[in-house]
Amino acid sequence: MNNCDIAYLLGALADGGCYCLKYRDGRSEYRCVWTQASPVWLLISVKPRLENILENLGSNSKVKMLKGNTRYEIRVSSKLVFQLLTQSKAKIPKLIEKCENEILRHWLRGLYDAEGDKSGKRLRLWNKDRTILTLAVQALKCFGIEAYGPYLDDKRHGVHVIEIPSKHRRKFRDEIGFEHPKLA
DNA sequence: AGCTTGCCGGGTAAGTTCCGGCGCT
DNA sequence: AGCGCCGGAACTTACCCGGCAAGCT
Ligand SMILES: [Mn+2]
Repeated sequence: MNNCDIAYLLGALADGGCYCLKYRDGRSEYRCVWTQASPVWLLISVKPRLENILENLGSNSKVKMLKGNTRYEIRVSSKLVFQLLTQSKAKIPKLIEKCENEILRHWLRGLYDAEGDKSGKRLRLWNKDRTILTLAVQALKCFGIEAYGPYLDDKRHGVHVIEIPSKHRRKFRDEIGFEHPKLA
């Protein structure tokens, strides 16, 4: 099983989510979604990894690319994938605690590709969920990469941010790297 | 005087959950 | 009757973007 692909998809899932949907007559759906304004990143970084995981699971579920009103969406409907991703996500704090860097670098890259500053000038990472940012800071520390925060950046919506100081940008690029077309 | 980084407003690129369908047991 | 894949899309806001200026060297 390709843990690196799972780790990247979990990080990238910050731009989407896994949903256990309940419908009428007891019907249900286990849907995992990644979204992006440009389809390129979804096709290059998300789709192949997702297909790889489906193959490993022996699943016949379809990977669907959908053009929405405000963004593209790549989607899979599979209880197996849903369970794999949600269970794997729960294990991330343990991986950080043990500094499993070969896996963590993929999680961090996926996370940054999703939620990171892509101006090329600064390295920042936003999220409402302070705990995920705290985890990111801890994970970065495993690589010797310093990060400021998290602190409250958008007081209107309660969005927090961390920032990798300029002295550590090079190290982030070398150790973690980028796949998003705006940065890669 | 150039670089760094906390702060903050703009608005769109995200996220989330509906709908109707079909298929399997 | 009860559940799980499929295709679509409406709906709200959480991100990203980017400028400003105080602080440092
Ligand atoms: Mn994003």
